[in-house]
Amino acid sequence: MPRYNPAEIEPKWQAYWEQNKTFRCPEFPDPNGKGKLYVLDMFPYPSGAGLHVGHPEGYTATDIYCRYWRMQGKTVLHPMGYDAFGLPAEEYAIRTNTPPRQSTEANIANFTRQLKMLGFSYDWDRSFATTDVEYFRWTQWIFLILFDTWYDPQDRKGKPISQLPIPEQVAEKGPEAIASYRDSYRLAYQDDALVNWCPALGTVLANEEVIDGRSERGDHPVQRIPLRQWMLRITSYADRLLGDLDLLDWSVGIKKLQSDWIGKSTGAEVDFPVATQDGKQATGESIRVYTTRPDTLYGATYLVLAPEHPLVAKITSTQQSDLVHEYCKAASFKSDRDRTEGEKQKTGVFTGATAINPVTQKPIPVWIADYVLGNYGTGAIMAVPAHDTRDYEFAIKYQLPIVQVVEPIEASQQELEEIRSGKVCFAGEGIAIASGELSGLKTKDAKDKVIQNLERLGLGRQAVNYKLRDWLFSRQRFWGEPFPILHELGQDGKPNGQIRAVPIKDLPVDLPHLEDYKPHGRPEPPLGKADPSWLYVELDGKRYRRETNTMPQWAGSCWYYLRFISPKCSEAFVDREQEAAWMPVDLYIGGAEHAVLHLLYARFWHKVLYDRGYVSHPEPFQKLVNQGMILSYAYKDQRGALVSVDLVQEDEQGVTRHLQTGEQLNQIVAKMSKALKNVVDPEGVVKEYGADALRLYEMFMGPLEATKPWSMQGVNGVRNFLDRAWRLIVDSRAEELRCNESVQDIPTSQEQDRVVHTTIAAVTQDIENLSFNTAIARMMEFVNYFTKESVRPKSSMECLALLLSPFAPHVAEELWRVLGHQESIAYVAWPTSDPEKMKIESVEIPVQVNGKVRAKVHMPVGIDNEQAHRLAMSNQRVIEILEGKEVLKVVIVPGKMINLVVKQ
RNA sequence: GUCGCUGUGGCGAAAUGGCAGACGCAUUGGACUUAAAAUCCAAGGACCUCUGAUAGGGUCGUGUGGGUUCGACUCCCACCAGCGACACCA
Repeated sequence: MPRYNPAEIEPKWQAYWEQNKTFRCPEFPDPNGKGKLYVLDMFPYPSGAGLHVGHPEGYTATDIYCRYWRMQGKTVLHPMGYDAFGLPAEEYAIRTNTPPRQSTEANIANFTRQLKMLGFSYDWDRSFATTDVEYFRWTQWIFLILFDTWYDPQDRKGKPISQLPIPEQVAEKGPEAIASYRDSYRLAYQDDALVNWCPALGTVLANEEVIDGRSERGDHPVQRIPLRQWMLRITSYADRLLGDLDLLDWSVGIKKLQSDWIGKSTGAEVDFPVATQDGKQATGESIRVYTTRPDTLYGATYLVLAPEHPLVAKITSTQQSDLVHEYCKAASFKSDRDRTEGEKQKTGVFTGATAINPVTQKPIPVWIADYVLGNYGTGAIMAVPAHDTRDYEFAIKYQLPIVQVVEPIEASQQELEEIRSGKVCFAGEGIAIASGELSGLKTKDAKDKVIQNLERLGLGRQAVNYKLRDWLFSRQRFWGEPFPILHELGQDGKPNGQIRAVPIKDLPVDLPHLEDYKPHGRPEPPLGKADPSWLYVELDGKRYRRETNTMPQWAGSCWYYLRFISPKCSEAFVDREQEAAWMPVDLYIGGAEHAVLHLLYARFWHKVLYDRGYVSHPEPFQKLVNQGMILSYAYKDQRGALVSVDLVQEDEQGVTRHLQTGEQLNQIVAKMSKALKNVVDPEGVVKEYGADALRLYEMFMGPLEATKPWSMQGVNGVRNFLDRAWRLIVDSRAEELRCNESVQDIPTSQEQDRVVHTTIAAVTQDIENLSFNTAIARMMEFVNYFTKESVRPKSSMECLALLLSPFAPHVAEELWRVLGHQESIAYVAWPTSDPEKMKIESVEIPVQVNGKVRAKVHMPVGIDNEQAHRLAMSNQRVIEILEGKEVLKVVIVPGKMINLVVKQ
């Protein structure tokens, strides 16, 4: 085998690693090693399409990092598994009437085969899927922990429900009252949430599947109906999820995405008493609003309630009642998204009621409008049209009064006049005016003062709000984890409202076999059709019906990183000591599409487990890196029709043409998609160029975090480099595998030493910084240099094999063997660089005149500034340029450059 | 609309205050060969200029305009374009 033939050596080494369990990770980090390293990839959803080239990008990056640190002596935990519950498998099941488990298992087998083809150093013995019964048994167990936990705001901590103090009034009413009191505090609770129900399709739709109140598919009307749902009280943890971002080594961009999603705002709640229609007499009701600008209270000229606000029905006058009723009904058909999306004209209706502004004592009208959301703040706002653009738009449309109460600090005369006359809305901060005792105060001081005043009068208080909502955790689907919850049945055989957890010893609750997965026209989960032997349970003499909702796809991915630590543990979800030894995850790499939801949900579960003493760190993922998206070129012909990439050819001028017609094509860069006919299949790349070339190209394309386009010619380029590296060491003319005759066991020359050691230093640095593209460039320089050397010291060639091994492990193993070693290269010590050997004797220093390079002067390294200056000044070219000019200043950067500043 | 990221040769990119374009692709020239492929060696930002020809020299050049600095791809301000996320959260 004289020539480099990846098709032969790659499967050979993959089999070797598998047979020798080369990458088996011990239960505990080696106490004599250099510490532990837990490196995690975001595990994939095993779709029927197999891997795409985006997967190996992050996987190769983590693999290089792991292989490097193993050679540095760390014990590395590097697992892989599958996130396999979810919709595509279920839809496939509905279409083909086969159990989803069947297609899921086939897809997992295919993914595993493809991943192994790429030579990743996973400990495959730790692999599992979220759909494994032994895995979701513990997902259910964690759900029961959430169910058993309430959040104590005093201690800012989740505690067992048994520790929840029961008020006396509740205790007096008996055990059922206590039970429902507890239920209302659990982190996992049931609520009537509004869902998008489409009667024509017979299913509940996600928000993004609803457009203008109609279903995306089929254009059928969609209704917002309340449906009993499981919710997780993530909002209790909002403040800690926000604050603990400080502990993490994540990019500022991702932290900001998370903190914006949590959306903390501070302001005040203010109570507006409702007046009767003559505007004088208070009715006893009051409307509580939330505002971040309490300093503008004097400018509040009307109130707006969300259509679903509970007071709407109570305060609406008889004249307005028809209009209001109609408006509320229309709003109920819109999703939150529809109500808040786009540049839509605001709409609203007057309720006929008025309220009293508590500081001005003036009556102001109460409106309802769907731009006010029922589930944020108090569901009601005070409108200050002079200082809020939304209120301003609304006020202009319905001719409501605009009263200016803040004056900008810096503004032109014209701007001031426009604000004063109500032609323009000013939403910034400034100085309060026409606001009683607040007048003259800066916005911030005015806020503090008005809150103080309101608190004293009992009319308002400081308040904090979050955009983050509680997590709607149930789905009316088959292919998800069943909830381990039982609903007690009354005498009539119907649920009586009491619920209980399935006893831990009875876990897991497996999915039943269903004959039919199709929707049935009622908003009830498919599990309701399960055989009664599954659906009904008798326990302690009572009859129960199982919960038939299932958990969303996020559930399994919320804690998989813990299970990898002790995947076979049957006593607990994770072995306690092993957890303490391996956590937290030191490096987590995955796509930015999970920046918010997955990472927030997983952090939330982790914090609950932490509060309950099951894990040892407050945060799961210490360092997070998002790989960039890989795009691909796509081609359109003159009419704009898409042309499949395999029908495209480039002519000598670099113009892309249709392979058959010769028509000139336009090139665009876009996401890979079947529609654009520009998908690159990694398995095909492996067959043509080898896994090492694929790995190398994925890293050489550009920085890990950048978005970058795929180019097959680029793959060819790195393959060429591997060929060159091969020929550098191997005698490619020989029949059998043996060293190139220029490789000799001789000492390195001084210059060779310098190349070797600078390369070691650069590659080491670059790997630690995840700067793989430049590390590969350094190795290319190394190969270019030694290709020109007629005698190549064996030690230098061994060094190349070692440096290359994290990137292109198959070829590195083979070269290591050719160089006479019997053991695998995977645990050979990483080479160290000697700064002494990197030293050079003289450097060429650029001499600048007024910032422009005019000459280059050779100087010994370590020369002092005075001598350097003298050398520069004695250079012939410098003398010419300085002829008749006065040197004003000399800037010397030792070893870098000299700049002479002269008078022009 | 708001926020974020990115703008550097024909292309992917490197350099993050100190010689812009490392490394690779594509291109061109040469060596080897009867020839081709493969391989090896070399050239290469644009424009101008000197010369018989080389060597040499100059001006411009990192999206645009300004600023800071002896010196800016790099730092600051404003703007433009592309991509992505969020989008009436009071």
